[in-house]
Amino acid sequence: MMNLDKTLSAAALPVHEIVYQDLRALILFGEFIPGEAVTIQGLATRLSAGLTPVREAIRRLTAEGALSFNDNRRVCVATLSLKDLEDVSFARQLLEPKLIFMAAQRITDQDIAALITLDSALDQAIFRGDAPMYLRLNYQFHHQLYQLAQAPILSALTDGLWLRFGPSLRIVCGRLGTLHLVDQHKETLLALKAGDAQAASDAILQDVLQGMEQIRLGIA
Amino acid sequence: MMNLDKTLSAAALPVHEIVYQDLRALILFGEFIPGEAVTIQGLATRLSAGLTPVREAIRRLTAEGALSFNDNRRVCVATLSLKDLEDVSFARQLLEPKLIFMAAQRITDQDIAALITLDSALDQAIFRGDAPMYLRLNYQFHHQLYQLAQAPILSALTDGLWLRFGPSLRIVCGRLGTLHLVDQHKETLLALKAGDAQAASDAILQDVLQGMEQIRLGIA
DNA sequence: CAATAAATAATTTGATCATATTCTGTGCAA
DNA sequence: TTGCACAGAATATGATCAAATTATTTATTG
Repeated sequence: MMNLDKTLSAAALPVHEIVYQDLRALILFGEFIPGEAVTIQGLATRLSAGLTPVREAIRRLTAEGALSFNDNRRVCVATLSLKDLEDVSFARQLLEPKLIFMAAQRITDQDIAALITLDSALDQAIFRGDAPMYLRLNYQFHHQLYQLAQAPILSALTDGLWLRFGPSLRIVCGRLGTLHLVDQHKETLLALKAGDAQAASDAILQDVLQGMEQIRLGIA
Repeated sequence: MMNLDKTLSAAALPVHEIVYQDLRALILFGEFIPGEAVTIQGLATRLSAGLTPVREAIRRLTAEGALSFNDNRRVCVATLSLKDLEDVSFARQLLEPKLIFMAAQRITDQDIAALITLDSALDQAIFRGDAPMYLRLNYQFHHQLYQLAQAPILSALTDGLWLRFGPSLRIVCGRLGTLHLVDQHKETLLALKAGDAQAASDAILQDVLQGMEQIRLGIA
């Protein structure tokens, strides 16, 4: 018999890949508490998967720093100390402007239009106080730009940093209602439209600094 | 019955951890050709392990960019294009001086003595034309410094970059006999002894640039 | 008949799971 | 405190199935 999944969906991904993506999203958008224990069995049940695929996904995310493998062989969600956050912040400040500079040199009007749509949805999520959606859209905004940079390795590095502070975003969520963010995305978009790579790069740096500061306030 | 390994060795690491370390070393020190196919069963046989631990190790190294997961679900050693190398080089230039700057502020005389010993062994390896040993010691020299920086996240990022160009080192090996390297480690060590963090940082930057250039020549 | 293409069989490899084993921490008893 | 048993969890293996690649055979065509 024919495999329906393969004809309907794009590719019929392996279970370990699906589990990875699901678990990644859970971590990335603050569904886990920093330090929270993660059991293989528990995840297998929660995500309706076998032990081996879950195991593989856990190893990947451990390699990326999202989970930590303890001496007792137990796995938990990584915690982010203030010192750690400084390091993440340092790395983002170096990498992200570079990526956006590169992206700005390749971006098309169509890409910009898509980003504007995304940013509008983001504004609405903030207005509605929809924290989970805000987190997803904010990540997507940055992620899109990384991809436009056409620099797989730098993108992977930068993308990976989000996993480090993902669990700490839970705190930001709580404060979302009281946030009065000056949206740096607008500045970025203006610079991109003007074709000014340096300005776009500078604007993103401000956004990064602001984002990191939010988290610093949260975990301090 | 009592587990002898546990009493004799320090920790009795899980097989998946051992396989990871072994495979990592193979990749890091040019034992694989870039693009070479890597099979789960092949590794299991080669490293005398079961399929599951090998699978886990492969996922970790894939997450770190050392291996690549193809559409056919097969795994191969990642290749490094010139563009990729530029990105790796860029990241190393940003991260490594920072790490060494931090390390310089914490380093003890004992640490310096250990590094000098390491560097001497490295010189001898070059003199003997012992390429595999040279690769190992050179990595160890840098790795030691990363650890002294006490910045786990930045260290992990920088350490991970070595996996990206590891397979390409095979080419550098072949040229080792004809290399007339000005050893930047000496400069670094002098700066560390003098307690001059900035100078140490600058010296390492030169070392990074030189190392990356060697690889560029190799894969060009 | 030779050469190429198509179909099919054989082999390799990956994915997943069920099961047995080992490890870790905890509570209980001496 | 020390030793021991037990429960929960991780570890590891091998079996089984599915997918993909390679090899082989067959068919077709010039």
